[in-house]
Amino acid sequence: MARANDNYARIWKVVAQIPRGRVSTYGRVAERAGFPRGARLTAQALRAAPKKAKLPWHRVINAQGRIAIPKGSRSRARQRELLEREGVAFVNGRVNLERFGWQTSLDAMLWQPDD
DNA sequence: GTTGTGACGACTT
DNA sequence: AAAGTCGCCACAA
Repeated sequence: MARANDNYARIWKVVAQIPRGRVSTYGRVAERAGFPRGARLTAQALRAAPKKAKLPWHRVINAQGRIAIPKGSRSRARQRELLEREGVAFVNGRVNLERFGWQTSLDAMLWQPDD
C-alpha cells in the first residue's frame, strides 16, 4: 500500500517539472501525478512540502487562474511576486491560463518566449 | 472509527 | 454570476 508520503512525492515530482514563466493548476498537477480527481491532494502536498525540496510551488494556482492561498496570508503576496517576476501577468487578480498554462504537449509546439 | 476541514474542481441549480 | 452538492485525499481532534 502506498503511504501518504509516497503520494506527496508523486505530486512534488510533477510540480518540479513546471517550467519557469508557466503555471499549472491543482487539478492538472494531480491528474499528471496519477490522481484524476485529486486537486486537494496537490494542495496538501504543497503545504507539506519541505523547503529543502526547492519546488516551484508558486507555479500552481487554481483552475480559475487565481491564487488559492487565503487572503491576508504572507505567502499569498509572495506567490504573486514570484510569478510576476517570471513574467506571468495578472489581470484583475487572474492569470490567463490560455497563455500561461503549462500544456505539456502544446508547450513544445507553440510556446514562444515572446508572445 | 467518525467528523470536520481545506492552497480544489466539475456539475447542477 | 452565484451558491450548492459531491467526489477526492490527508490530517487533526
